[in-house]
Amino acid sequence: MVIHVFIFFLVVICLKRNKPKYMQIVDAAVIAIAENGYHQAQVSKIAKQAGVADGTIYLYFKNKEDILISVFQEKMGIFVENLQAIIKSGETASDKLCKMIENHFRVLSSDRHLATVTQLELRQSNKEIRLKINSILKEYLILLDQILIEGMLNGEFNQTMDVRIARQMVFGTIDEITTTWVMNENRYDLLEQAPKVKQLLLNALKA
Amino acid sequence: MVIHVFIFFLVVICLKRNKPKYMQIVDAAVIAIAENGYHQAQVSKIAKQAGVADGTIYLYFKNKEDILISVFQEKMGIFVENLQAIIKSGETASDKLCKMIENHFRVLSSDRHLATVTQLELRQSNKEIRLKINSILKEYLILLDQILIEGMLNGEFNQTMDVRIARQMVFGTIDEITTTWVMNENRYDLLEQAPKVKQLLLNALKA
Amino acid sequence: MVIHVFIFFLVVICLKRNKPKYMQIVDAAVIAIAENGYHQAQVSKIAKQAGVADGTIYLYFKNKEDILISVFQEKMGIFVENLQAIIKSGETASDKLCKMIENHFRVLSSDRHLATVTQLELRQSNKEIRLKINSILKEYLILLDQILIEGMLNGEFNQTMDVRIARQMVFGTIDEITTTWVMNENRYDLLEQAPKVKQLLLNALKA
Amino acid sequence: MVIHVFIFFLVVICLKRNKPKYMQIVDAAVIAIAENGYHQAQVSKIAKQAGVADGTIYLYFKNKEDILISVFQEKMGIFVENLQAIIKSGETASDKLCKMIENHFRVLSSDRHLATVTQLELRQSNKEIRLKINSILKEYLILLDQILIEGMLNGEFNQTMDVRIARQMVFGTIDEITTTWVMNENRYDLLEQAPKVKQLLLNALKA
DNA sequence: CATGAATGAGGATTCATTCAT
DNA sequence: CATGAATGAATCCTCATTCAT
Repeated sequence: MVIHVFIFFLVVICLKRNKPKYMQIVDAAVIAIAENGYHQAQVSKIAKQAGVADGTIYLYFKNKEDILISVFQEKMGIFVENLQAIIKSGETASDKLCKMIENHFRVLSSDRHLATVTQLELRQSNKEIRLKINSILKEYLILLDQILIEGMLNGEFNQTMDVRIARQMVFGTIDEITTTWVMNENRYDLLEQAPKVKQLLLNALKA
Repeated sequence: MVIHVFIFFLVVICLKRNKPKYMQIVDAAVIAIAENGYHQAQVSKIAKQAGVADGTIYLYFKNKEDILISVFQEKMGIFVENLQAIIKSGETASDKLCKMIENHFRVLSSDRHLATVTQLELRQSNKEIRLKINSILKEYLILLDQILIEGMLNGEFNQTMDVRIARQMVFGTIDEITTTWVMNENRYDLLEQAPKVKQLLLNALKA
Repeated sequence: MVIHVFIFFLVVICLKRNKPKYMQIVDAAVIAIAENGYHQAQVSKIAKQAGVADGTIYLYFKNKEDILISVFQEKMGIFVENLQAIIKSGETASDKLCKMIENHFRVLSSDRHLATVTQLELRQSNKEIRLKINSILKEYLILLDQILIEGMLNGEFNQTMDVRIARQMVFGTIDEITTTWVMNENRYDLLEQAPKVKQLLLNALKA
Repeated sequence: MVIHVFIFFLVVICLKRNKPKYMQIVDAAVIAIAENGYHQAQVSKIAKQAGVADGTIYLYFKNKEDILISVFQEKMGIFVENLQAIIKSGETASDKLCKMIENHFRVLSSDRHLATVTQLELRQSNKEIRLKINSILKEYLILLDQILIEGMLNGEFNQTMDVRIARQMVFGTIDEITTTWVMNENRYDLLEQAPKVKQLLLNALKA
């Protein structure tokens, strides 16, 4: 049953992604939100940015909320896919964690619009949307848990630590650093922070 | 000159705090926002909760935005004052950090309305308000920096670490843990998490 | 250049006039203001009178002020167009002046709503709107000046008189008579006053 | 009966005028309205300008409308008293008319605040107030009628003219010239316009 | 007489969504 | 599929007036 629902969603997303206007609108939303701010990114602005009529939006999305969730879903996919590749690459848990941090910083460094949207603008959405965003984020956090557990099992990380707390520390740290960087309007290089972050976090986790 | 300005502000805040209706409205705002959500906490709801007329709000606050900033300012004051007392108490930097974490968790544990407002609702405000909130938060972060620097100077903490990154790790971790706790609707005890958090963070920072 | 700007405005106005809802709302505004008074003619009342939704108003007008200015602009156009036809009709300046007075009284006599709005209600608007209204009125006053100057040049009118003062006398007289008529709730026939007014004014101006 | 009512009002006004705060508030209202505009001259601003508390206003005036009407009443008194003196001075009707025009221009020239208030700001009041103002103005217009009738009876003025129309011409002309002068921010001397105005109006009226 | 803190009614405007074409 | 004109609900703030002191 659960599997059927999962496959159903996969099919839905694939169908959507194949329709050119779907991604066109998602990308337009990222730009419109980044340039105008969350509350000033009206549906009409997103439509204009996407080069379609206002009404067309509603052929691809249930409502405005659905656009925002789709933005997060589609863009989060990049993180998750990269992270899955990292996990499969068969190195140590420490290496995987380091690569994850680098990946996180690299993806957001390379797309300032996306960074502004995920770190600042999308957080202005109401509680309901944020709960849905969090459930999308969960996929990413589960992969992070896998790395942590792997490290604990093979003795790289402290075997007595609480995985949930550790995960919240790693994600909270990465997120806070990224948000501060966006708020400071990218005045310094985010990727250069990675070594210092790795050192601190590995220190915290190490056996 | 700087001192005069400082005293001026102290006087302003004291004058405000002494007017009973000022704090009455601030407290009502916390409850109204926590119960209705940021965007559904209309001025009239706050007024009704405070037991005053709508117009009375505007005798004490410039506009709705000013209420929100005052909420953060007044409530953040509790954290800052506690933290200042902790710093003066003359223990080790590690102890101070531990007490800071406990204080943070304790204050938010004891006022679930406040926790909901600071962790979820107030973040929905627009960029302008968030910038003002951040400048209030800075006071708190400066005190955290003091603890970290003290620990580095007396050899408790790693003397080669980047203070800004370390501060972002500590605050990001505490904030993420608190936010998750609020999102999970306080289903577990936040204060019980403190020992595990301390251990991880001290591990990360230690010399 | 000037001509291009002029044509541009003509095109803008023609485009507007051709949209049926534009004039529908302008006409509704005249009725709503005449019946409810300036300050009681809420946008929602104008919309209801026009048979459109409140929001529709804002597809055709920038704001409420813009409705009021457009009312004056569109209705003043009738005076100006008639007056231009009168001037072209090639009679003596005295005749033209007489016809202008008749035209002024006739137009306002035939539309009591409009008379109330221009003579009483629109004057309650703030200084900013009144300045814009005055600049629209200027067009009318320039045509009046043309008549006066023509009469002075061809010896019909006193060649030593001050044109500005003469124009203010003519317009002030017409305006005062019309306003008094409106304030007396049209209890007598405005057009019947024309011969007496002509006689007095021509007497004042004659060589 | 009518006389009793009249005496009653005289007594009321005399009582009021003797109370120092009454005129203090009236004068403050003129300044507050001239400096802030009609709609921005809140009761609290008038009170502050008069150096009294908001509530004190209501010990001397029924409501805000009453202040405005009193302003007009008290200030109009200057015109009427001057005009009564002119009429008694026993010269020809033409002379009286000339002196009236000069008086009108002189009083408003010498008090720019008052000129702004009577010519621009007070006209923004609602229809109801304007009707009351007009009934106060009537006293002034009756005196003007007396001059015109005197001139018609003694052969100075055209004996076939309509007194009401003639009065509206004289007042409309004076009023329009004064209003234009105020709108042009007193950039020229109002009193210098008097000779040209007299000439035109006497020409219009002459037998 | 005088004060001034408190009251609370009232309205322009925005923008997500629909539906006839 | 695509359009875009039309909809209408929903809210912050001002300010004349009151009344307890």
